[in-house]
Amino acid sequence: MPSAPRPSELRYGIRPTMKDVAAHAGVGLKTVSRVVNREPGVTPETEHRVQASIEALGFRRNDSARVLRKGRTASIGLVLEDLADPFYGPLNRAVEEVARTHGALLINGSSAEDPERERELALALCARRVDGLVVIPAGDDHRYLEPEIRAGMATVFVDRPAGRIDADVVLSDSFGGARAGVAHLIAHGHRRIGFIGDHPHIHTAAERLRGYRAAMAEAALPVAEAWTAPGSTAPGRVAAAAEAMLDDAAEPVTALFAGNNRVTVTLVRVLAARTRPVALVGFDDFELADLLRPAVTVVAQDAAALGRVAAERLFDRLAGARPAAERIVLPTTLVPRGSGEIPPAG
Amino acid sequence: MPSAPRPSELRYGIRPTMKDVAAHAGVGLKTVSRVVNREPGVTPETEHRVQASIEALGFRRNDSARVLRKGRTASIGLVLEDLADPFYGPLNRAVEEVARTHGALLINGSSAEDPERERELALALCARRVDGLVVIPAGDDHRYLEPEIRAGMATVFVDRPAGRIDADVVLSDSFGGARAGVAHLIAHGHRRIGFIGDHPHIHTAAERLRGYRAAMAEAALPVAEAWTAPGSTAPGRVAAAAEAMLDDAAEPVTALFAGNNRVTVTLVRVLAARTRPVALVGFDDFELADLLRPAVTVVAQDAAALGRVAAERLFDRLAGARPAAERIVLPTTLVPRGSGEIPPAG
DNA sequence: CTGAAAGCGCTTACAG
DNA sequence: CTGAAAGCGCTTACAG
Repeated sequence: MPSAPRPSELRYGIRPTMKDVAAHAGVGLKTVSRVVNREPGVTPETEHRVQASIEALGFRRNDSARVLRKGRTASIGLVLEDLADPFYGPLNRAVEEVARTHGALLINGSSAEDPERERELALALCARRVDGLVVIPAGDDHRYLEPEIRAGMATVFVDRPAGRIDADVVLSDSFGGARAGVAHLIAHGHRRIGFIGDHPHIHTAAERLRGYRAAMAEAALPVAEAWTAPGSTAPGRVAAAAEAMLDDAAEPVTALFAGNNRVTVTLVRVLAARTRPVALVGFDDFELADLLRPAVTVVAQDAAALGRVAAERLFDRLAGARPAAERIVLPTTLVPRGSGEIPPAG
Repeated sequence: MPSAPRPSELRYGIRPTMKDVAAHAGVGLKTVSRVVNREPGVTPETEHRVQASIEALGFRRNDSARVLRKGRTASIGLVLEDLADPFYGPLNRAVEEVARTHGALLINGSSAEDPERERELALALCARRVDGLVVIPAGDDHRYLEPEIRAGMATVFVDRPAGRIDADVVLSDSFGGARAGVAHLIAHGHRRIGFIGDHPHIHTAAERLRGYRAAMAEAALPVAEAWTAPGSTAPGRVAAAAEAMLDDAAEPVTALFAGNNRVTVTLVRVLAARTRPVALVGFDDFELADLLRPAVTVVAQDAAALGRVAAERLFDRLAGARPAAERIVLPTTLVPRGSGEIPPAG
């Protein structure tokens, strides 16, 4: 720990610069720069003198200026949907860790699912000249980023594909995961299975619905119109959809597949209030799923891997790699815990 | 949406500058600056010509350079313990929202509970010249920030107090919350209550233990040595401590108070494996606490308010306010859900 | 209404 | 081994 600077030399609210240090030490600006950056070619004596001045004045290099000259900001931007959403926590952290190993800081922000806000944020990050951008898309038209990408902004999309532009994207296997989850229910004897998911204009939601249909088709099971309910994940909408499927007089479903974790949680609440047991498999894992009764069977995605792979791809590009834009799909894992193994009632 | 720039004028990987725009439009640099910043004193005709050049070249102002000249970076730093911890999600988001209303970006990172890493991150943010710093402390000695604060870096600590320096801090009422939670158990007839919390060198953990002792003392209840188990929150340690208290031959506890949400979750698992019902109150709310059986009674903190108040304090200082460093304590809320209202067995 | 010059705090490219 | 000059891309302060 350096000795505390003599108060007489410190001025409140004023930052000493390299120029100040140079004057204080009686050396040239460049010599201070050499010492600060541990460049060779400074006698130990000079170095010591400069170091003393640095401490006396409380100097800390202004990386913001450094970065302007160097051309790289050693920071990357991450646009996510909601900083407070537990699903994105591990993804966020994984991106941060990769950035850290590359000496870069992370600037991030929430789009709040608003395409316009996503655009503003992403462009603000471009204006700051972050070295690269990781985007979890809220909108479905990313042509606004084309000039930036052409100007050299490395960009990788995660969780959902980019819209109307050609760019790297890292996704979970929504189709395969949903298909496996629904096949699991079929394997446990269900023939009437309901699907409740997010708005179908969201890519992942559409893929999961497609996975549901594929599993049903592969088992030669018909799908009644009333069994699929894509739409808002608002609890009221989800609960009403579930009740309708479960209480249908002619063809009540005996099992439900939830398109994401918010839907799953709502369905757990709905089912807890009912007497007849209903099987449930949800897309996305969530904390404490194993502590519920029954414990909830899920199709788990690896959110941390999503972030890690995306960030690594970004830094590969920053290091000069110029592969064609690619779609990287990560596998999901079915985690049987109880709710998905309940046999059909009756 | 602006028309796409003519490809011939765009150069891959090269950013046009104001100088380029000025040359293209046949005007001076300052005129471009005026148009970009919407400053008055430009004829509509000139403005139009400049705007056309901006679009033709795909110019976007380099805010990184702007910021160097302006002196403020319009960004704030947030050092938290773990970007992936659900508890910090709402805090993170709240800080972001406040920053957003002030036109600032958020740079954040995890200390991973490592004081050295906290220090590196905080100082890296200072070197970037963020306008201010919000820190969730990992260490207990923050004197390393003294020169920065003296140089004008606005700094606010959250969730835990700063160590050995005088600075603003925003805290939840750990003492009062724990006292209320334990008093709640006492009110439901318990006389032998166990406390399992985090390491006592963590300020919040110590305060919660103090709250436990205060509630017991106020009810004139003795506290056996074996009933308090501060230490690691590792599930093994916590489970062992709980088993020991519950199985004590002479004075088994009939209720447990958990010092934070990680402890609570472990205790839920321990209690689920037992037959005799045991009352439980946990510090910190967590998702799905109401869906467990019994639903878990908690002392809830308002993590979003913690972040909001801290960030607002920071921006007040950035706006010129110079109040003395203050400790702001936010109230907690007891949320009875079932587990805390179980009467003593026998 | 418009623009040339200086400067923000560094690094780069050179010269001694 | 050391340092003066130019420049990164803007804004500020000023002059016309």
